[in-house]
Amino acid sequence: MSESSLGGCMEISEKNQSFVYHFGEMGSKWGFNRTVGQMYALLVISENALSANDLASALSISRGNVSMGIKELQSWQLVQVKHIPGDRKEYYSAIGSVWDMANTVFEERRKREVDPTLSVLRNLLLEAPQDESEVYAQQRMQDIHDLLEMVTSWAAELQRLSPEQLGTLMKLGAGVSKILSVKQQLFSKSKDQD
Amino acid sequence: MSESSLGGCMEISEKNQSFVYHFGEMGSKWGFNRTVGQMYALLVISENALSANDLASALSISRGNVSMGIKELQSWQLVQVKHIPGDRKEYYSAIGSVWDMANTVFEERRKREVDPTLSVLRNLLLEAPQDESEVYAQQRMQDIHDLLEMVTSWAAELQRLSPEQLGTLMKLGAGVSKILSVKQQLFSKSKDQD
DNA sequence: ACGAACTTTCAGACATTTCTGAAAGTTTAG
DNA sequence: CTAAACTTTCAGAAATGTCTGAAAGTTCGT
Repeated sequence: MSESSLGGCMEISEKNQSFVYHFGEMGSKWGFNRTVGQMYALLVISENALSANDLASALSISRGNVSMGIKELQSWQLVQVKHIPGDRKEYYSAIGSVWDMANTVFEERRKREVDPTLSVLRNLLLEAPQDESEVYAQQRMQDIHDLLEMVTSWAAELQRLSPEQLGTLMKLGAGVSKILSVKQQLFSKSKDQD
Repeated sequence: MSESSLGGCMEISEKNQSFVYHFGEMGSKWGFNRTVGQMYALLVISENALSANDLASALSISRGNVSMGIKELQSWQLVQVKHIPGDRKEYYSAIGSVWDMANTVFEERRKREVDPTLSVLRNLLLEAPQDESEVYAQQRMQDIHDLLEMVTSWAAELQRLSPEQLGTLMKLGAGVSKILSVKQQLFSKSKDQD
């Protein structure tokens, strides 16, 4: 049994402390609450998996709170459970690389925020406008719908690229517009077919 | 004076109602609260600028609440004030196209969420790690830092493109990886210079 | 089947955010 | 300057969100 799994100690260095706190604040702007953000931050910077008690004592929060937080993080697919042979506790650690995390967070946010919005918009756009003001309103809704669809499919596309390709694309930076014009020249014959 | 500016009436059609409500809920996940989201949604789908009283009566919220909400939307640079000659009231309308809105929201969120995080990370990365566990922690922080910087500069790049170029890029979809490989062939001599 | 070691749940305490409405502030016309 | 027509502010009420800790649930070894 690791000594850190007994309640009340499990300290974090001052530096890691401020990282964890900052991500607590940020996390609360990203769909989960402060303590969930802190738990995740702590898991990310911890090389070894931590038990629920470790988390509770490191962050000075209740055991119950940790349990709810873990559940939330699991629903975001951000943590995994590990079992250590001969130890009955569950140990948690952050899933994957930073790229994987970013992917997961974007994916989840899309599912939770963009998809329902698209669905609402599609329903509203199916019905014919009843009067002048609804014509204008529907145009704006159509704009938003088109934008969201475009961004969604583009994001799906990016997720299909390998991390290396993504890196290349991103490092391209200012080069994007050059590439675009090259593309136009190469494929200009197919310009009206999307 | 428009008839809709007298308190208590200013109704929205059922369809627009559900758009406005949905965006209220969504808005609250995007950094502003429910009523601010509703106010913005209503402004977006309204062809004519609305007075504060119009907003209050359409959404059944207090006049004071509208005042605060408008202030918030202005800090996000999402609404503009219009004056109608011979009318002392202020009228508000949503700024720009849907693309502009999306740009603005991303930009603001970057300023409020990503930039402070980058700054915290940079400070933490300046100091040398004190022990084994801090070495690992700093590596993770470095990963996050690099990712955020890359995404930030890429986003800045995208903002510099014209809406048409953006459209081309997005419609490219599955073609991105092909273009990337073409690019590699064309410019492979400059591969380690970014 | 029992108890030890753990995890989950949830009612209610506590904390934070949002909203209202009355009062104070501002601007303009006369 | 004054009154009318508006806007802003802000104290406290209402609503919402979070956390704790005790109790209930689960799992495993014997």
